Amino acid sequence: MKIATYNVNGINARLPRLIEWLDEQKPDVVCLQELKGDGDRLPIKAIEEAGYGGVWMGQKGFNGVAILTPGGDPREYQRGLPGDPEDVQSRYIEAEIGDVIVASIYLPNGNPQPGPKFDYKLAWMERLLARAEELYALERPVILAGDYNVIPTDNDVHSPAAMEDDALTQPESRAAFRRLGAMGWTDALRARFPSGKIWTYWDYQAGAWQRDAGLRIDHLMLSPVAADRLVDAGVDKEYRGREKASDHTPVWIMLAE
DNA sequence: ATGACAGCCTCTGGCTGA
Repeated sequence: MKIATYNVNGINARLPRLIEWLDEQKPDVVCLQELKGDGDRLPIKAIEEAGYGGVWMGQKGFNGVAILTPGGDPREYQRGLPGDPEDVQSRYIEAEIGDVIVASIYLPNGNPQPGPKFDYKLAWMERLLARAEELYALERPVILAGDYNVIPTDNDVHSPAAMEDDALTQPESRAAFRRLGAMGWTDALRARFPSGKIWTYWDYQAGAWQRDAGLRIDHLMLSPVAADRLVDAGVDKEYRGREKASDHTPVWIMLAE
């Protein structure tokens, strides 16, 4: 079972690239982030024609997450991140696919820091940790996949100095992310590649892709039962170099059936 | 110190992103 996460940075702008990737890689579960659209603006029909369908939580202009499967049979398990009824941003959805629970996460960026956006990020991470506790307690295969907007360590960024003041590297952001690990969640890409430099994002600006100046911010966190089934993980890096690419690449895991 | 890219709405500039 191949489960992937892909921040598309605008699903309409990315539609040819997304459908091409679905055709070529044939993932069994796809977590999407940054749809940047809602309602009639979501290309649900085009995705169905490509053989996929699922659960959607869009938002006009920004944010937006979805979980897709071939045949479109995921069951919505949770819509929105619990813990703050005032939060109207579309950043979190869960679905059940067979015995597996998958979450598609678009964690707030938090820049500039300090400031209200950074406060929102940290509060959102507390809510995510609370939800992760609940899911962990189920003792089921659970995958928390998405754009975490956290660079876990200095080994996950091309230039730590360049990102020193960024919300993605702040000690508070990293500490909250580490608490997932302390709880017992496995960072799948790091489990597969314990020490290498692996990027999942390259800025559009300043020739970041050409210089291979990237970040690792898209993560798949596995519950213990899911981690037991992990057989491989990787980054579909080549898609970053194609025409009209997202600034993120797809990241995937392979689980034993 | 600033802007660089890119996508989207308010739409030919402003906002957000990371």
